[in-house]
Amino acid sequence: MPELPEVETIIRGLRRRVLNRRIANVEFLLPKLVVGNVDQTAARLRGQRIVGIRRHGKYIVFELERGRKRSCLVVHLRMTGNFIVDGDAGPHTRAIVALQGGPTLLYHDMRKFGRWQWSERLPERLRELGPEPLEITLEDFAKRIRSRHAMVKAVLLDQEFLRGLGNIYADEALFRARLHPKANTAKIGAKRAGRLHAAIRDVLTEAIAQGGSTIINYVDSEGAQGYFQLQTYVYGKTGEPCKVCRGKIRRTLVASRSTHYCSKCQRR
DNA sequence: CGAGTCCTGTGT
DNA sequence: ACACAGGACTCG
Repeated sequence: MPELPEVETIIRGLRRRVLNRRIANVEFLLPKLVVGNVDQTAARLRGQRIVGIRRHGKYIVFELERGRKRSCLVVHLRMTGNFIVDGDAGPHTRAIVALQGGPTLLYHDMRKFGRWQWSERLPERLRELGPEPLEITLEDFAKRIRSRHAMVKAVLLDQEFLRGLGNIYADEALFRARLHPKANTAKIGAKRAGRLHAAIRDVLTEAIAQGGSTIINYVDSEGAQGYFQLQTYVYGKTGEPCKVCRGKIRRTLVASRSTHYCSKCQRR
């Protein structure tokens, strides 16, 4: 269930372990993992050197090179995807990547929602996504948010608005900004936009820092245990007292996603 | 917009 | 038995 900070932590681990390695062989244990033809994808990947590993929102982009030819492998972990270096294959192992002279990279995915796509250039779908939440300027953010007419929580989850925010960090950012999740984005002025922009940056930065310092290393065998999670103020705290005002944390639905907020701190 | 879909596991 | 899960796509 990785969002931006978890994916960032994963790619940093992958860089340490598999960057500059050559793919000796790829075995797909779940054909539907692959977008497009499985055998062709496996053939395309064979012999590629991994020359870069980047994050694009919640997507992992492996930059590949074989001879002069560049291409990429785009992986989305969705809910339960995970990489494990030198771990043991199990019932949830969906792909096995053998690296020349290096470790074996396993891909686990209990719910089978993850997707792998090989292509020569960055897929169109990825280029349609919004800016990185940690790169967007306040000015641009304020302008973009006011151009939308929807509940702010729904907008934060929209990857074409910003790429990488998910349900947890959207809720946590709104809490920190003291914005009600159902507030209308069209009515968000400079002051509230400033608070939200800062809150998003802060919560993601803290989570990435925590991911980097956490004992769990996703990319090693213990990674299968699960993802780290930043200490939350509202997410999953339904019925508990708010840590700031002691008010009750409520749960509601926005865009058919479970949404948590403090009714006292977060005014409409 | 919302609802349904893809999947399996966990918690009540 | 049933609701719910941190994601995203498709359809009406």
